[in-house]
Amino acid sequence: MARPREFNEEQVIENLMKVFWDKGYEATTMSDLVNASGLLKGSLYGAFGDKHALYMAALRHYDRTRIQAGIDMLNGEGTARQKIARLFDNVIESTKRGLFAGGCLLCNASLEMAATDRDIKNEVKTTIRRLKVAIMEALQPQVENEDQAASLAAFIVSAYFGTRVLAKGGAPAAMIGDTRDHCLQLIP
Amino acid sequence: MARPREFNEEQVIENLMKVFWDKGYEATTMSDLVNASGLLKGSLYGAFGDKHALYMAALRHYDRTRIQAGIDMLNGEGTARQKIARLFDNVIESTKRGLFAGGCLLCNASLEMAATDRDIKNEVKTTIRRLKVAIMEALQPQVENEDQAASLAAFIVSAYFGTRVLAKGGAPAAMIGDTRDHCLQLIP
DNA sequence: CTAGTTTATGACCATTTGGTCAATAATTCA
DNA sequence: TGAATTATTGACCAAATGGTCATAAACTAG
Repeated sequence: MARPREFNEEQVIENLMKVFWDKGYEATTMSDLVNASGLLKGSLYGAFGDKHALYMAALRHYDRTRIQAGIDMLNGEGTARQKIARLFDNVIESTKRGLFAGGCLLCNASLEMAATDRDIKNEVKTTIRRLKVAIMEALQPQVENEDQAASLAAFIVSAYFGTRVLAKGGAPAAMIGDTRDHCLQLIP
Repeated sequence: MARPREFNEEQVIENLMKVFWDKGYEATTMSDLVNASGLLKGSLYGAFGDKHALYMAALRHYDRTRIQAGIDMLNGEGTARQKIARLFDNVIESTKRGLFAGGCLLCNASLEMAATDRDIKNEVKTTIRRLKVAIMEALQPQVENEDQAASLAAFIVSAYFGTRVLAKGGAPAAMIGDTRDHCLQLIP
C-alpha cells in the first residue's frame, strides 16, 4: 500500500543494541546510532522513535536473544550444577577473550538507568524475573521444595550479576572462578 | 602568600561525589557540578581540573569515606557472620527507604566507566581489592586457611555487588535477603 | 605601600547534542 | 494513470555541552 522499508528491522536493532551494550545509554549519541544502523536520522526516528525508544527496543532485543539463549541453555541438557557452571563460564570466557567490553546489557541498564527511568526499570525487573524463574526450574529436580529453589535462584542471580561487575572492574578472573565454585557447592 | 580558598575542599568533594553517585558520569553535566559545589565554573576547573578529574576525586572520596566505613565495620566487633550480614543489611535498608537511588558508586563506576577508562578501572580495581582483603580478614578467624578465606571473600564481594544490581533493577527485596542468607550459610 | 601570587568571577566559545521537517521517492490499489 | 500512503533524504535548529580566559579581588612577604 506504500513504499516498503529498505532495511531489515531485526538486523538494524541488533546493530543498535550493540552500541548501547558497548557504550551505555548516555555515552551513546544519535550520531553513533545513525552510523551503526546504516539509516539516516530521519528514518531512524520514523521507524523506531527517539533515543529512549531505541534503547527500549535494544533492551527487549537483548532479552529476546541473549537472555533467551541463556534460558534455553538452562532448559537444555545436563544437571543443574552443569547448567549453572556454564552460566559463569560465559563470564569467565568473555573476560579472558577481552574483545567485547559490554559485559551484560541487563546489568548495565539496571545500574545506569533503572533508578531514574521507570520504563527501563520495568523492563529490567521483568527480565530479571524471567532469568530467576529459569534458574529455579533448572534447580527444581534437585532441590527439596519450591521455596528452596526460589531462594537459591535469587542467590545465583546475585552472584552472577556480581561477577559482571567484577569482570568490568578489572578484578582477577580467579575471583569469578571462586564465585562460581562456591555457587556450585550450594547446589545439591 | 596568596589569596586563600573560600571553600572547604572536603565538603565540596563530598557534594560533587553525591551528584556522580546519583546520576553517573555521563548524565552529570558541568552545570550540575557547578550547582552542587557552590563554586563557579572557573573555580572548579582551577581547583580540581576537568570533569574526568572531578570524577576521579569523587571515586577516591567514596573510597576514603563510604568504603572505609564498611571496612571499619568489618574490622570491628562481632563474628564474621554478623559483619557480613550487616553488609547486606545496608543494601536491604537503603532499598526499603528508597530515598537515595545511587546504590554503590563503586559498582556504578565499574559498569559505566571501567571498560573504557583506564584510570577509573585502576581505581575500581584497587578499591575492590581493598574490600576483598577486609572481608578476608574478617573471615580468617573462622576459616581453615588463607586460600579458603580468599575464595570465600571473592564470592561474598560478588554476591554483594550483585545485590546492588538487583536493588537498582527493582527486584524484590526478598531476593536480596535470600542472597544474604545463602552467603551467611557458607560462613563457618 | 608594593610586588608577587593565588583565587574568584562570569562572559564567552566552538562543538555537539537530540530532534524536526519539507521535499522527494517508492510502492499499491483502483 | 493517478491518488493515497509510507519511506528516505539531508538540511536545519535551538539548546546544551565541556571548557577557556581576561579581569578583578584577596592575601602575604618584604
